[in-house]
Amino acid sequence: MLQQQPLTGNGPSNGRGLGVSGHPGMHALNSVHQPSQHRSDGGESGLEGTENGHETRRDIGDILQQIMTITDQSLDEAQAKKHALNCHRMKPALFSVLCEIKEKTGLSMRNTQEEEPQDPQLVRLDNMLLAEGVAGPEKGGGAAAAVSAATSSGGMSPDSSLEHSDYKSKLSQIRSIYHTELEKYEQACTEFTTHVMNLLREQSRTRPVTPREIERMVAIIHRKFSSIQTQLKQSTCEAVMILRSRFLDARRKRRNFSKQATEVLNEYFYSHLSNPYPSEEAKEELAKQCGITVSQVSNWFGNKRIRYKKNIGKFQEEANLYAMKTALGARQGDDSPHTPNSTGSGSFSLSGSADMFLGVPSVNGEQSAYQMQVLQIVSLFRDLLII
DNA sequence: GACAATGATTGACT
DNA sequence: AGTCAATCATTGTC
Repeated sequence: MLQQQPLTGNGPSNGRGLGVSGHPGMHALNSVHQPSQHRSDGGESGLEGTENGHETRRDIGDILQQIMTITDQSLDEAQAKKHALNCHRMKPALFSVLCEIKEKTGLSMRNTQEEEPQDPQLVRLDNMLLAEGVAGPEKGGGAAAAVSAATSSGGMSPDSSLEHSDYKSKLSQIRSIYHTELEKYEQACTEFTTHVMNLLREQSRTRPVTPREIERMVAIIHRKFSSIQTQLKQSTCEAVMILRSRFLDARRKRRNFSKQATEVLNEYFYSHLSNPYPSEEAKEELAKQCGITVSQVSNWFGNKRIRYKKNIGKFQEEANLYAMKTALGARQGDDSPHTPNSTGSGSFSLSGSADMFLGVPSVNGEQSAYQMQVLQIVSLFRDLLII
């Protein structure tokens, strides 16, 4: 990509032409001084030689002065001066010397050029963007992962697909913005690099610019743009995280169970009123029937037990309804409301936790206590019939 | 908006 | 680990 010599234009090659071999700059400098030495040895004129030497130094001083002041001048003046300097007879020699000095100082810089290890933070950001489906091929793997993570903890609500599409569309927006910006940055980086390289090529005609220096400059530019890209990646990651947390929060919101699900749970509860503690298997079956998770079933039974116990009177009507329903269903050979907890129902006892329910003081007086007893008997009958 | 209903969470207990 | 009890936060109804 970067060529070794042509970048310096006619400088070093011409300079080398003045010397003998090897170190172009020093030989060029020697060649500048040589005439005075040779001539003082009894050439055409010793005085003339000395004058030549002085004249040469004046030339160099003049050139250096012009270079030093070139930035203070207007663009047109500088352009004209640049041209004049390029054509100056001493230019190749001076150019070579500067090249050599630069080469020497460049050695120390070369050593300081470290091999940049890949930034671990950048790696993390890249990995995350890839996992979230923002970077890499468009497939929405991350979205699917987020969706599955969310649904595994909550249970699928009827409008979950709606939220999925909402999440996906938001993620796709982020993805689109990310790629647009990334492309913009890359384009800007390329343009800026080209611009700087052209500038350096141009400058290399009047000052020594080594290919290595250009390489370094390009590397610096790339580093700068890379840090901008890192910022972009960081912002994108933050946006994804916010979106994701919002999505998860939204799913964590309480949703009332469907009427059908509540019906199934209530049927189990009132038909097992003597021992409303479904086994793990029963919970799983109920969860399956209701389209909720096992922990949601546990929550529901926990709440139901406590609320029922707290206010039996309030639940009386409901209890009667379900007791009648299940009893009727069992008599007709209808097995719809029963769950596979036959082991539990078969061994119901009136002691232990069940006593808690039977022994609860009635808020509605004796009538409620009597009804409770009836319900218990109905429930037991129902279970026996099912078995 | 007030209120009841209800699903979820939390800490203590067994 | 499962349950109870209190509580929170949201939803549904009026």
